[in-house]
Amino acid sequence: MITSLKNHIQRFVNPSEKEMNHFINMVELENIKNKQFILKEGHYCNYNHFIINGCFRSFFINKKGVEKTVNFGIEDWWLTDFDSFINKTQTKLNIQATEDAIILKISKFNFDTILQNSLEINKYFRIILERVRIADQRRIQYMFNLSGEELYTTFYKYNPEFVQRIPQYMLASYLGFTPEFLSKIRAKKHS
Amino acid sequence: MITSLKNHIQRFVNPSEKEMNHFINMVELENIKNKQFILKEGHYCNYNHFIINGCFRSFFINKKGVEKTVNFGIEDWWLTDFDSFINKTQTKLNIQATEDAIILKISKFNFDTILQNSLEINKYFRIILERVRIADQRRIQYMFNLSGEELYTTFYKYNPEFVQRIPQYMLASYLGFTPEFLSKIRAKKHS
DNA sequence: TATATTTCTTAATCTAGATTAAGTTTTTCA
DNA sequence: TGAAAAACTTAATCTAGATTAAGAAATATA
Repeated sequence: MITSLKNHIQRFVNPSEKEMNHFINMVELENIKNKQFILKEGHYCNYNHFIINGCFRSFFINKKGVEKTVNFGIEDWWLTDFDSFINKTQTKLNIQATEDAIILKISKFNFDTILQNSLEINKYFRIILERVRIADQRRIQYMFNLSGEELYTTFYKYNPEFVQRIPQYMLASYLGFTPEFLSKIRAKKHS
Repeated sequence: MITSLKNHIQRFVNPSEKEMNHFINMVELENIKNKQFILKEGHYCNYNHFIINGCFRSFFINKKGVEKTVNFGIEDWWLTDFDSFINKTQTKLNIQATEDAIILKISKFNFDTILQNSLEINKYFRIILERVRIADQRRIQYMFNLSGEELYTTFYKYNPEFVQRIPQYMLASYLGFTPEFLSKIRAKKHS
């Protein structure tokens, strides 16, 4: 269970056994049911979550009352609302399982504690954040540059298995358009 | 000159004098003229740049040949193309000064070297990346949720002085619409 | 200080994608 | 296993913002 986190860490950095165990002892295992929330709008995000198994989406509700999917998270991803987690502000986001899931979570207190002194764990999170930055920048560039249809086909090309894993309306929301428009795109493709 | 970087570091972390000097000795000062490029499409991004003074924009050229502004950077910001810098790939971005500027730059080699062993510098970049992540997420949420007019008024509200500092067409591009449309918004406001 | 270049504006026309609404298919779970 | 809920489709109409084009202001530079 915990080995999937250990493996993930060792893919990027080389902590001593002591450092690794120190970190590992700080995380809590949790089983999450499909549709269960691990963060709700208005609350404080006190945890960073590592997904061992399953899938989550984070979304907010816009002025018109429509759910907007901001991110997905699957196996081997860290998921939190950094704005709330770091700045201790009320979150505007909801994070909800889209499948039964198993996660490890670390509290803000433990997160701060380990990062106070551990070189390798600092490296680990820095490296992850560099990769997240690359992904965010790429996404912003796609959003600017591609039509709805191109966004869908590009996403499909790079994540074919994932498209099967979530309802279409969530994907539409993530890509920034309506489910009706996604239907239209797909109808065009298959004809 | 270099003290603005020292101050920035000390705002977030507390390196020993030795650690600080080690890092400081790795950066190079450079004067940049308005419109000068510090990164050009097709090249490898070998540096991370800290802006002491001045303003930069990063942009790419889309399929239609239109410049799309991805980011701005001003005083006390680190600016690079992480995708190219980390993964050693050819960049698709251009980074260009929009004013005469003074920067400090650190090579990928030196960046890797200092981060190999320095706890505090790892913390520093991790913390910066957490903040960048927060900004990126906020931007993505704005792009999803706000109309063109709202994007402009929101940007103006939080960055009134900055709006004066750059040509309107760059801001329009950054916000994801055409300069003509920005003109229209402004005409509406002032009437 | 005149001319070239860059930036900004206005207005007419066009289009990708939203909205609305109704029906269909699939999944869930009692 | 059958009813209710969730997810998806289709089609008509509408709109925010793009495109095109031309002129006006502002800024840079010789």
